[in-house]
Amino acid sequence: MPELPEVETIKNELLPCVGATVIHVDLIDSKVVSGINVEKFCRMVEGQMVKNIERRGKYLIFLLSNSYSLAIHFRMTGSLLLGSGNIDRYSRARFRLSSGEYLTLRDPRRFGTMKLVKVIGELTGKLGPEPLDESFTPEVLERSLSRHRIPIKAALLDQNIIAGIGNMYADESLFAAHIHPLRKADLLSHEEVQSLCSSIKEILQQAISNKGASVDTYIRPGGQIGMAQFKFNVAHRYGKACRVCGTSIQRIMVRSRGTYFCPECQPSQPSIQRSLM
DNA sequence: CTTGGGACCTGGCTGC
DNA sequence: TGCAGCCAGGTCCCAA
Repeated sequence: MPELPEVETIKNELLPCVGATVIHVDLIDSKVVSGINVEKFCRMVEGQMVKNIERRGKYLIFLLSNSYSLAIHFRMTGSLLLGSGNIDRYSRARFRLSSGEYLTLRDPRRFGTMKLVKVIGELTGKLGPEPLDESFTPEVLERSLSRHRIPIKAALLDQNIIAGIGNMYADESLFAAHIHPLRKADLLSHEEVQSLCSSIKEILQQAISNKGASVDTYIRPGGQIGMAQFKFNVAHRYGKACRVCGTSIQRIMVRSRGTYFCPECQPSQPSIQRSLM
């Protein structure tokens, strides 16, 4: 599923499209466009130049020359391919560019959406901080978590608390910080929040260097897969041996989301030593 | 206000 | 082999 590292990779690999003009839009499945009339959407995108491509949280954002922003959210199975424009039964929209190439949005489960907004803040205004920004510090995270009496796993998935983290990287970050997913967000120690903050940054950064994780249908714009899934310690490793201690990785449901963790490395209660520190 | 749960969607898996 | 039924997951929406 495209989370922050996957969307960041898509953005990086689409940067060559900056400067191209959208010649034509084929809306193969009009349901992918939300919040605006389909004809109006096409009319307002066609003829516009792509001035820049950005990412905010899990949104991929095309800044157009008419000052509107085209934002794509991939949800679980969306992907964006840059190439000759071949379509299949899962293709939802296709953009013909002045470079001669096509950008094709593919999304088997049809959860993904495209929106056209004048002010990007309309979509991203409520999102929490970008975890890779320097301004995302343990203090910022601690202040935010202290207001939520929910499992830390649920807090990491809340885009209003931190932007861009999804199910896979929430589990990986908690493993790296030795924190059990059901610990209450507001009861983590100062040291644990510090560890979690740096774990999140490391996990996301490493996943970006590996071009994202190709579980399910995620594929890069050029058709290659990402490699981050091979570095996973817990996500999608139910029953396998923990790479650190050998214990079987467990899977529980947290807020009806499958959650993987190591019961040995991530104890449900903080150790006495740690709480006395 | 906060928290929790269902709906959305469909390919792929399970089990009869 | 065939098929019904369920699950996955991000976000929105509604209820408590």
